Amino acid sequence: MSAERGISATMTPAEKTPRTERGRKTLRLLLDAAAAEFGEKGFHESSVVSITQRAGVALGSFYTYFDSKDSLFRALVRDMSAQVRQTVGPLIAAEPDRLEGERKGLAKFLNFVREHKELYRIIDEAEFVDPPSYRAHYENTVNGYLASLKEAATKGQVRDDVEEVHAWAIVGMNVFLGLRFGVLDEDRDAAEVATIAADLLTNGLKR
Amino acid sequence: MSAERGISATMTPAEKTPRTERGRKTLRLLLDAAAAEFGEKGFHESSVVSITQRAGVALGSFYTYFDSKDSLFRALVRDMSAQVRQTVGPLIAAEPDRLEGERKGLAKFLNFVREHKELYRIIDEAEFVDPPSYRAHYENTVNGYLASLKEAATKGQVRDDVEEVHAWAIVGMNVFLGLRFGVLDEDRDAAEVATIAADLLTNGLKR
DNA sequence: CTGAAAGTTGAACCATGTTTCAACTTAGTG
DNA sequence: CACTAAGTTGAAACATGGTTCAACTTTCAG
Repeated sequence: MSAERGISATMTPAEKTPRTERGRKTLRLLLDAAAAEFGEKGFHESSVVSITQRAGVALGSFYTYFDSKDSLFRALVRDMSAQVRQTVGPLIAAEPDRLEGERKGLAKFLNFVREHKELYRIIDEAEFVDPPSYRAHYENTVNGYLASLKEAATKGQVRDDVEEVHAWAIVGMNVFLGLRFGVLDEDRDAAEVATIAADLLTNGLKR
Repeated sequence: MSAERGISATMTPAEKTPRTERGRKTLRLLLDAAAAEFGEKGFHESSVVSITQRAGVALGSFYTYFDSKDSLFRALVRDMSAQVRQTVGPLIAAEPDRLEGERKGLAKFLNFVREHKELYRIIDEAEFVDPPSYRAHYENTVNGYLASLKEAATKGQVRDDVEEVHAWAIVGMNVFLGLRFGVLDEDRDAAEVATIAADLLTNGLKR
């Protein structure tokens, strides 16, 4: 799934940056292998041995690029967190009407999750392996949401008392729809799910 | 926090049931210690040694009651899953108006989470330690929600096209509000958060 | 070409923590 | 009182897997 562009902007090098082309290639192999491995088996079931085998490099090479198994995981979490926001955020921003943007954003998110189940699981597991990153991920996501909702409120597109509680509620809604209709099963059309959810969000539950 | 009544109804004995009073007491000590330990440190950071120390019993006694560390965790997850539903479910059911019930249920849930942060984390971690239980937990929760929403629909209290997507959306909303305003921080009044969320759910986002 | 820097290798080291087990103690029944 | 079943104990066996390191190979600038 080539989860990372290898040496992305978000990757603060607690890792030792490679100096040659060969080095960059090996690092990329390790990151891809790790993303696949963590996605399939989770952090604790994954082993450095197995990651290096999957990457086709020797065990020792791992420590040329990472200080530890933990530090690799942290790097992946930060990278993926950014990826999710960069995939969905611009799409919502591009849409003139915020509520229509919500629908499109959710549809996109569902499809993204389906193609990147491993990212989803990795971020979830950060709650236990790297709590600060986990918290940061959702705080960043919610803050982005809140800003765009407030912006929409000034245009009269949504109620103008929008605040943090609303933003967390909406993000939670989307995350769980992603879990159910993206990760656990794909038995429903993504666009349809997004339409139903966006309608609920727009008009509420009352008759 | 005495997370479990020790030998609750939901506890399918893959564990060996104690035959004497002394045995039941030891089992209860182990379960309480484990709930605290898992809640604080998570599954992998917790050790059987440390759990038995906290419980004040010898290492070997653990295996008198459980087949493995995993089996203990599974027992706890099942027990706690039931607890959450039994705490919030009846409250919602007792309220004549479903949407008002939603508000009260959420307020209760937030307070419950604040007093049982460890249960929250344990269920979350089940995604990785015991996926079937994790899935079962949310499916049970959502199904309960869906049934009560459909019931309310027949009474004209909510829109009558309610379906699974709505139920997952609402559960996700509640779980995230619990995460933010119950586990991560307690900087807002629970009742206020519940009121805002219930209003969003009732009337939607549109102006 | 050539030598130093970068990268590779995998066996060995090491830390951690689960599980087993045989000797021992306590509880409860006839 | 026995006597047996239930429960307790913790040292030792065992398994796993992260991390180190010294010898080796490749790259690349001068």
